[in-house]
Amino acid sequence: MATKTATQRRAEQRNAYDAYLAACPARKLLDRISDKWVSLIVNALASGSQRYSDLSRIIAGVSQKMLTQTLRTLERDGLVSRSVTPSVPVRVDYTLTDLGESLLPVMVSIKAWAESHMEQVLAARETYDSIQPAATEPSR
Amino acid sequence: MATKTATQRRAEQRNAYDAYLAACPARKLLDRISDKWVSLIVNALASGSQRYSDLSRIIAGVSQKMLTQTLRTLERDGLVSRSVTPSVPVRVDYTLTDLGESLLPVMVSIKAWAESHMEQVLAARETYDSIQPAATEPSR
DNA sequence: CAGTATCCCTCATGATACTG
DNA sequence: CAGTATCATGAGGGATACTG
Repeated sequence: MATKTATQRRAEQRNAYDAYLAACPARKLLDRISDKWVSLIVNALASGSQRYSDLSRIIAGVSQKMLTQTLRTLERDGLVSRSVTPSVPVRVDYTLTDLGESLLPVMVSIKAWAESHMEQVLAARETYDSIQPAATEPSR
Repeated sequence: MATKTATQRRAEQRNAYDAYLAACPARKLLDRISDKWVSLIVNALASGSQRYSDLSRIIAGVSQKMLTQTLRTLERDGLVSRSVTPSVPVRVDYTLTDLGESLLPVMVSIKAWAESHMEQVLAARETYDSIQPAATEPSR
């Protein structure tokens, strides 16, 4: 038992790989924009700044927690800016920064692929499911 | 008690919005490619087909379960093809389909943004953290 | 209005063990 | 070699309640 167990070795590999991934810029970005709320918020702000309450109305399904939390990380990353107007009831506006706006073309390219190829994906999925009915999804 | 509670109304909004999102191609795509293993596998296959065991070696940290599961969904979506060679020990190769390859430019555009802007994001993050030290992360 | 703080619970992932 | 099946866990997200 002097040698490491397979489990230990795998754990080490995992850690090493995780470290590698943590250093990869593309992965970091993907981790961000893949967030459900991030993409929705960026989209909502694409046409101009919005107030907190407007955002929560536009993005109908979001909880206060997630909206605030997501806006915070976006602000922290310099993608949106937050401006407070200390009127009687406070007013807070969120706007895309230049950095945030530079992200829009990327979103567009994703959207473009989706709109031109997603049908093929759906078709492939149906074919696959019709051939192997019980494989992935029983019957539903 | 005739009127719906705020909770109920929010739940309805959530459902309606979820349904709306479920129909959005761009979101579906994002849900796919944002998957940690999806992007890694697509990348590993970008340069050519690979065997199952090769993939598990290249993508060092992946568990058998996730590798298999991810490959299945990719196959189901028509993004990779799976070919079995019934030799003595079975041999299975995975390759990007044309559809899968068409995804590469999108990945590239994501990677490009990441490589040219991620530094700014990191810088913004540090600034933010130095101004509000105890806000998001205590001290670490 | 624009949050913060708390509890709670689900679901995705990983470890483990077994197979054609 | 290339999987499948089962179980355990923990972290993300929602509901709820409170505040400047």
